[in-house]
Amino acid sequence: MSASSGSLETTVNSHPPRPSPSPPQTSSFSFSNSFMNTSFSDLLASDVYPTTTTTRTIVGSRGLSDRIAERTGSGVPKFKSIPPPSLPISPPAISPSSYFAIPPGLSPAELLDSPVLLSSSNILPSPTTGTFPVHSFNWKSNTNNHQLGVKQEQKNYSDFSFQPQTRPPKSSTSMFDSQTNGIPKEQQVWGYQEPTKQDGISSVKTMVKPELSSIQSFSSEISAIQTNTQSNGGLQSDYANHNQSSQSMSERRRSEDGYNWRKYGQKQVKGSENPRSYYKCTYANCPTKKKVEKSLDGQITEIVYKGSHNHPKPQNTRRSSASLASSQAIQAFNPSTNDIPDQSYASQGAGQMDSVATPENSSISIVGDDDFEQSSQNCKSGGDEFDEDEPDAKRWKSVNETEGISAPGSRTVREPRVVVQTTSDIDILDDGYRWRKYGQKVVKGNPNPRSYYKCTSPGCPVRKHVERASQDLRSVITTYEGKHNHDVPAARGSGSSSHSLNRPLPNNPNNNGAMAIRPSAIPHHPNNNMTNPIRSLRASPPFEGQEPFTLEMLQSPGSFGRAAEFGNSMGSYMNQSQLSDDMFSRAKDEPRDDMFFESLLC
DNA sequence: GTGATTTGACCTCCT
DNA sequence: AAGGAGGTCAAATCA
Repeated sequence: MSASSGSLETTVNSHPPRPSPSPPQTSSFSFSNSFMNTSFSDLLASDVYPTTTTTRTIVGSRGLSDRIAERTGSGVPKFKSIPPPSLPISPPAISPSSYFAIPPGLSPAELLDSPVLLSSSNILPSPTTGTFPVHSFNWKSNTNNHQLGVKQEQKNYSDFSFQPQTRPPKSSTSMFDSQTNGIPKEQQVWGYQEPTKQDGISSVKTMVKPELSSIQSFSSEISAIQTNTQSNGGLQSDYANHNQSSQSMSERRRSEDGYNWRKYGQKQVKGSENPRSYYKCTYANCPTKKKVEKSLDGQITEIVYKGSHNHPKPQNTRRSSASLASSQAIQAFNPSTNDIPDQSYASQGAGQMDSVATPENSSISIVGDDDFEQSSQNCKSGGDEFDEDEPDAKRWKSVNETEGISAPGSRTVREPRVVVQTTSDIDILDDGYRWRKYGQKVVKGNPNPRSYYKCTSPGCPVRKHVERASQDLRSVITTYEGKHNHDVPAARGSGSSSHSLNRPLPNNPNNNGAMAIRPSAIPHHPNNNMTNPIRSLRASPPFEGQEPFTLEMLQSPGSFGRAAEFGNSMGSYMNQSQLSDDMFSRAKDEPRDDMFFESLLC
């Protein structure tokens, strides 16, 4: 599709298009009743964006943000599906109460940073509401993981789980002990911001297509790389070096995500100087594919996964030195097992079936055009805002992702544009921009509510909506519309100084660090807050400047929801007053949206 | 000789 | 209905 400003991009757990990635920043954050409701922009340190590429950015001498910024001028909207890899979900046998127990020395913020996985698909929080059973929390990985997973593409993110039991409480820094690169722990932490994914990888799709405003998806590879680079000073060149010099052919064949891929095509995509390569999983009958865009200098700028692996990750965990370098970060995520982080961090033990997501799991949620229209009409007052979305929505097709992928030689079946990511995908929530929720509704064909958000930047037409796949609760579909006509907003009230401590190389343009998320309260309709068990919260001051809040956590609806719930449970940590202030102040700005929102509630 | 990558052509979808 | 764009195929090429 042409990149026209009106096109929508749909990514699952993908980040919204944004010029620059946001590094993890702040410890403060707020929870909104719906995971999407909360804007993380606040969390993000303003300075971060400008100077550093988002974690999503994978590697590259230039940060994505830079590239994105270059392209910002033209944002072409288009759909981009980022399917998350399948991730295994390991249900924690931990009592709910245990989830909330905060280990000594571990701040709530840290906990939040850590990746959260749903133990079971059934427990997935609503993408829109962020609500979910408390017991679903599996505190296993630490915050860093999240960062890695920005886009695990797919499902990998869901893998993140916290398991307090298996993992002794550690301070954020201690968490990275397993990974020692001689890098300051703090830096390491940041490096890990990017979640990874899938197996190992966090695939983050970080990228965003500048022109499109795209979506950012993190590939595990990217995240791993990023992590590595960040930890090492955030030099993207590191990655390139690894890639180019260290890996043998076979080694290269296996990407950091732990799966084996075969390249089956490459082409120049319009609007981007970067060639796009197409890869298929070499495993027999595995429908998983991925698209990788690399800059001219060989840096990965974007990775998009499609489909879910229907098989365990190759057991050979041995990696080339180059791979190891990039994967170290990942390993750090799962110190207890020493396994390469897989899609599912929950899974432990060698040869685990990573979270291989079965096709079913990766099913795509489909939104029927008609449905969308119908629903829009049903609640009419909402009016125009939905109308605008409608055209795009029509483009959505409901397709089983697995089915959607045509078998070799078969072209009859097209791949669905919308890819479902499992909860492992954490990049859903935070894209660094500030979003204001202006509506929510249930569309036909999917019992899960779809929340609608609008960029709060004046004059910015970008909107997004998020919903959990009806068939796969672990999957969340985030669709972006439009392109940001501005840079990523600086985090409000965030002490840049505090960020500087946590963020690696904040001023380094090359820094691709994972975005730190600083959740900010998004203005919600008062009613919404009232009805939703999970309230928007803004991180209390004490948290600011503390451990970075990983984006991944927040990004994935599930993660966010969990985080939100977590935060909720930890009421003492939350400063609701701030939140409410923020909310109302913003609400004032756009009454129309509020009205719309109300109409949606009808 | 095997397997992966390259690359032009083809197919399908969207505008 | 036509053109454009993205995605895939498959022969050629490379390692």
